Amino acid sequence: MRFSKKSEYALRALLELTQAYGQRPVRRSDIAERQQIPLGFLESILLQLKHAGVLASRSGVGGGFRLLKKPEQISLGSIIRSLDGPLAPIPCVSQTAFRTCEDCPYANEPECPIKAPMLDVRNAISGVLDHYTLRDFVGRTTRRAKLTKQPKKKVIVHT
Amino acid sequence: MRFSKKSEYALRALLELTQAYGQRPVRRSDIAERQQIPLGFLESILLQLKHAGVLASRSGVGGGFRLLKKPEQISLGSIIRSLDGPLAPIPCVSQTAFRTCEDCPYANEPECPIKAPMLDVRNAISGVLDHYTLRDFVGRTTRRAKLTKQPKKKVIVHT
DNA sequence: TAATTGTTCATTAATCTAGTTAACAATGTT
DNA sequence: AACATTGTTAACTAGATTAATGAACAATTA
Repeated sequence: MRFSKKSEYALRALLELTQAYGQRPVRRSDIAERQQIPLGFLESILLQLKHAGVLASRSGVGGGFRLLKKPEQISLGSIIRSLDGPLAPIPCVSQTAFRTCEDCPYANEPECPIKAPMLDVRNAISGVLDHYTLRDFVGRTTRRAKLTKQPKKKVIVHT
Repeated sequence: MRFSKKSEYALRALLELTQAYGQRPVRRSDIAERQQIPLGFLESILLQLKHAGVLASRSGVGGGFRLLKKPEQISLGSIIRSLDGPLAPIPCVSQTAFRTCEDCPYANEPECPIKAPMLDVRNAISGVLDHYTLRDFVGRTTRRAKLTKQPKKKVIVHT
């Protein structure tokens, strides 16, 4: 269930752009260097984010990329969806890309026993990622999103 | 963030084995037919589950596969981990397969801004999957796991 | 021994991931 | 206008992963 390197790089790149928000645009080469991301690969990521309406860019001297919206208006969920696709673990519980499982014997029944846990997983993931925004990336003490008021056990569950 | 076909087939196969729990072993061919899973592929999945200590098998007439533990002792999380690997979206927040991100500029700092949300995602996923067990697959009204006492909004968030 | 069933291993086609390369377009500076 | 700087697009690729297939083999029971 790993996110792709692409999404990971994207978040790291956006971290840079968030820090420079409201100031100058940031060049691909600066991002690549500071975040140790292969330049060519980073390009395709930045372009994808631009097409998704997250970034704006300008050519020439003093050009580069910048956030198109305020950091607090850009959720991590929207980023990851636009690069890695739907968050849902199986297509039949996706809200943005629903697809009936054509080979599932329960596909047309009201009751697929697997659907309930999978939907809970989807909701759990989007519950987290849709609440975190780029705003949570800046400021000295890495602020955690609102939802984090769980008891915060010391016990490590596993994986 | 899809689960693999392998995990999906595994859950469907285990659904069959859960229904037959305490009764006869179930043949691969029966599972394959009822759940529409390619026989050869199913074999490798069942074998993997056997090696993971989830299933037992017997050859010959009257043979087949059966659960080695009670359905309520087998969590969906353990199944998916043994087939798809760790649930964590990035290696540096995995409890079962931690690996420091060698290319991350924050790798050695105490504060990686991306780590917090990723850890929350991991915990959210395992929180769901470690609470659901195969027991939740049986019984007429697909019982939902305990943790499901959320308000249950009608509103659809998105993906 | 013959039939039934699981086991192991090798192979494969298709797809995805993580990149590289190279030509091109836009912008700003001189 | 010429040139340097920066982003844009498309084509390509090595390697890994996914989703299988097929064949030979081992165990169990009748």
